Amino acid sequence: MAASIEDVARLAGVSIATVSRSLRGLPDVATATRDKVLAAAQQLDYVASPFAARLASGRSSTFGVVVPFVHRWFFAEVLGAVEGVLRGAGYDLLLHNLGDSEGRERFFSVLPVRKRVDAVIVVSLALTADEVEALTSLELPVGVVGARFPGLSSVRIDDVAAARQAVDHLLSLGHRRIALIGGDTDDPMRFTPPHHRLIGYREALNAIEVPYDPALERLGYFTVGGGEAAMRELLELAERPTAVFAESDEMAYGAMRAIRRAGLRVGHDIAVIGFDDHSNADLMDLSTVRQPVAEQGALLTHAMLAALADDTEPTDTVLPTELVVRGSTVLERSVYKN
Amino acid sequence: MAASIEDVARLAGVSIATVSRSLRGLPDVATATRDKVLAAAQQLDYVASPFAARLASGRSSTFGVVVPFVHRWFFAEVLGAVEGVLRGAGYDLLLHNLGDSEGRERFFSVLPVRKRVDAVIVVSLALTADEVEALTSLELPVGVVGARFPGLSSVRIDDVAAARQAVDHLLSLGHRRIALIGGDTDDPMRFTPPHHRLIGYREALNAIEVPYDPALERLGYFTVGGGEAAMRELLELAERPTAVFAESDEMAYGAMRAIRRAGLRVGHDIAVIGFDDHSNADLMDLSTVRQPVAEQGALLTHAMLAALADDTEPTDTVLPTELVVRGSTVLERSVYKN
DNA sequence: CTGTTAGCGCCTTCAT
DNA sequence: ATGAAGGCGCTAACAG
Repeated sequence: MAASIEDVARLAGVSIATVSRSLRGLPDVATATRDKVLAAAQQLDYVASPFAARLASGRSSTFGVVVPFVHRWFFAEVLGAVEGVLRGAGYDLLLHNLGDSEGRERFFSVLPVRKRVDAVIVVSLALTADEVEALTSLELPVGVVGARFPGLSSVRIDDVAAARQAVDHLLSLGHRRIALIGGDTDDPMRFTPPHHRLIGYREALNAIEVPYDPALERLGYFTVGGGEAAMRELLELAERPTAVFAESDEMAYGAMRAIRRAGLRVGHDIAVIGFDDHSNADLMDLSTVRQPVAEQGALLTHAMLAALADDTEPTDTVLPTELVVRGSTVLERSVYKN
Repeated sequence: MAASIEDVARLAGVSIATVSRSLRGLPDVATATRDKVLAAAQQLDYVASPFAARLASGRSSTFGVVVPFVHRWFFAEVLGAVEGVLRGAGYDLLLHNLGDSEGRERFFSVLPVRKRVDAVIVVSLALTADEVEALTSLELPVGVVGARFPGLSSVRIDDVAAARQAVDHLLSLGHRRIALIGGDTDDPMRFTPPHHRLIGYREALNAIEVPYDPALERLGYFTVGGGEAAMRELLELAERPTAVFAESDEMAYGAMRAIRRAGLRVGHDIAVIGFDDHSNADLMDLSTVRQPVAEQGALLTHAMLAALADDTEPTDTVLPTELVVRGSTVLERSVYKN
């Protein structure tokens, strides 16, 4: 059997209370005593039972982290950053991957994090009022990456402004017939970004009085295949768009393929800009709006740890995005158009 | 405060032992009694404290899952599958993302899963003898995805055979000067695949007595950039390769870009085949050897759950791979070569 | 079929 | 600065 706190106490010749205090670095322990205890613990290869500690203290030193799909780039990237910060702070990470809307419902009705975490981090879900309420009922610090909700901490970007950055770029290149390939704003998994990026797109057009054409707004469902299908439809329009803004790089990849398969050249015949600066965007020579992904996760995690320590109010942080121009929105376009 | 088992017992008019039995679905409880208890529990919105249960029972209903980098496609994909199976079985998942070799060392020396999990799943690390020993010292079922070690359960593919599938395909198209872009077999994170895929590559050449040329074996470090750099070097050789086998699709993407940037055509001037059937391989029109990724994770998790239930011997399962031919290894190559 | 009673291993007052 | 002792909330014999 593994050593228990009593074994350590016996070997060090002190009480278990002193062992507990020494090992946790609490004050009011004589240095000599602490050293004796540390030596004994090391000799016995002692590790405290987290369950006993948690039961006795009421603290779990664990975060619950909820993601819609671990295997998608954005969520995996955020998760990695969150994990790193938690590990550094001595916290465990309990992963909850929703997977689909059924998994989502189960999570919010069962709330499997109950009685087992000190805080919860939710990544990029547009929570319903009921869901926010469910999370609030936990009476724990709750943080969100990628969206803001009353009463919850958050770190995010300004999706509306970022979408405008993208569309403004296309406008500045002279494009006026600009299509949108977006996410479903009625998606059962309800991400916030589609909604805001659509608004940004329309605002940008509106700002210089380019009338917006519903026929140019298509759904790409945040997948490569979806982006490709949407682009195919756009290419069949009587009056084809000269540029496309895709709400994610992955959809943009699909759009680029559709363009190439139609015998047209990306950037020359049709400009394409994406969103994210996904790890392959550079490879694909895709212009995009970069959002700091890992940073959002790390920053929120730090904020949550601070909240746990100081019992402070929820915070909301908005991080900047950055236009990244690559070959898919080349300037020489006019050369080929004329 | 949240309700405890005593509150439920009081409301149902039974002892806490009966509540425990009823809620866990143990036998020897009268149906009427069980119903009373369930009703009381529901009314109080009762959830058992996992820490108390774990302390008392000695079981944690938790798996530790170790991945080198969550944010990389393969690991994220496996993780998602593992999570799904565990969730379905009522298990929690404690995530450990190593990140770098420092994180790796820390994990294996500290073993932060001690006293908190029932089993450990390690994804695709070539463990050293010391590391296997450290895991074994936990005296828990340990499983590995993507490699095999004595005493540990595993689900994996045959990397040697899969690499041969890829190279045989190139050989069958008439290629004889075939380069390799591989992972570092001395990588501090020590994945097994590079080693085996290199062997498969050499075996395939050997089988038809094509002499293997060390100048054609380059390191791509499993990144797009690494693959591109490796390909650039290969293109500068006096006697250029006519085909390339990359040990991962991501490296193949980089190689394809290098080929295009050199003004050559992928598939026509130089054939490229990757490995994995990464989610973008279809998009890139890249031929590859598909390995079942999520399946490996799910299968191993089921095996581990079974091992926990039956206390059976470690198992080893090898899943098949499949050649997927796309445009990057087109047959019409000869048309252009002649 | 149900209740009683020890623990599980640690944290945390409260004394000293 | 240290020790004694009572929980934390549940499980698991053991009785009955």
